[in-house]
Amino acid sequence: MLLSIEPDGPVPIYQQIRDRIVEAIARGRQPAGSALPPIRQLAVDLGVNFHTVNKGYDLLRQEGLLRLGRKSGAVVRRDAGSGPPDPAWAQDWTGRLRTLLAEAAAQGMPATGIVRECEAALADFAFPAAVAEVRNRGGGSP
Amino acid sequence: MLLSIEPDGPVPIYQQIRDRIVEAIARGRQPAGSALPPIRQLAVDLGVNFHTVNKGYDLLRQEGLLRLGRKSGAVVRRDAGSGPPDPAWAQDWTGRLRTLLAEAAAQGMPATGIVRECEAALADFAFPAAVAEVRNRGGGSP
DNA sequence: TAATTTGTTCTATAACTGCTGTCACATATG
DNA sequence: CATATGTGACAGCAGTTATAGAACAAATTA
Repeated sequence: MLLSIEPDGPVPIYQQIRDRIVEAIARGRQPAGSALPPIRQLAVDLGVNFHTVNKGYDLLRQEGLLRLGRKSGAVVRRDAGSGPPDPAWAQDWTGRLRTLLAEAAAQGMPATGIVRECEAALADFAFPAAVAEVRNRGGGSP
Repeated sequence: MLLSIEPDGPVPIYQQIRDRIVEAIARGRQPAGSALPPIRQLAVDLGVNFHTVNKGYDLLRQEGLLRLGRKSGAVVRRDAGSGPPDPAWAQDWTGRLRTLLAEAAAQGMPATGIVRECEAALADFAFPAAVAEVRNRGGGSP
């Protein structure tokens, strides 16, 4: 199964679809150029209306992560190796990050624990620098 | 002014109130035991209905960050020095953190940039370890 | 005790969101 | 042409957001 969602959770289904795909892209399981299931098919797999899937895909298209075509379906447009993000987006993201980290600090999580969680999350992602590092270990060109 | 909000933004007003207070707690500007403005007064200051403020306060109460009393008003219940967070809460928070970091990775932000943003945010918070470090520099008892 | 302040609860309304459903249309592929 | 796919319009139903008014409960203070 490509995607699993919680239909009765507090977070909207289309948002869950969007989040799971974002995570798949970050982890390298859906690199730029790879195809996603068609809207109607994914809707059947998840047991939801195809408009709900369409809304999640459309979100990703607005964020520049997906390219949607009539017959070509949904294709990943960007990933960790596609250049720096948009400055306006980065500013918005920083604000959300600060709120999230503030929540952890206010709840008593120590700074070391917060940093540890961040590094644990980053370890699951496929950054081009990490790929290059692996190449350097194996090949050995400066 | 204690709080500033964006009435016409995409994020609900009660959520903004909750977020700003969480950040104030994390930064040490509202330590445990400090009082927040009464619901009605803050509502007048912000130009919103007092039910909206009440909803934001109630959210914080459910999260264990606020204690609400009849005449005592709203008092901060926890801060960065009030012990470790609830395990169930920590698990939920980790999930949200991973989604947020995945978004940055998928948008092309390098791992170094993500770590830098995290550390910049943490630098604004008042962790008890940082306070202890300052005490050690000045006092010097082991 | 009496008055005041403050949070709490109830009802109600209008606008918007989330999700579903149906139908039709547009376009790229074979 | 036939098919698969994304796009759009419209409707309906449930829930959320925000406003508003009224009353109640408890803790402090005069």
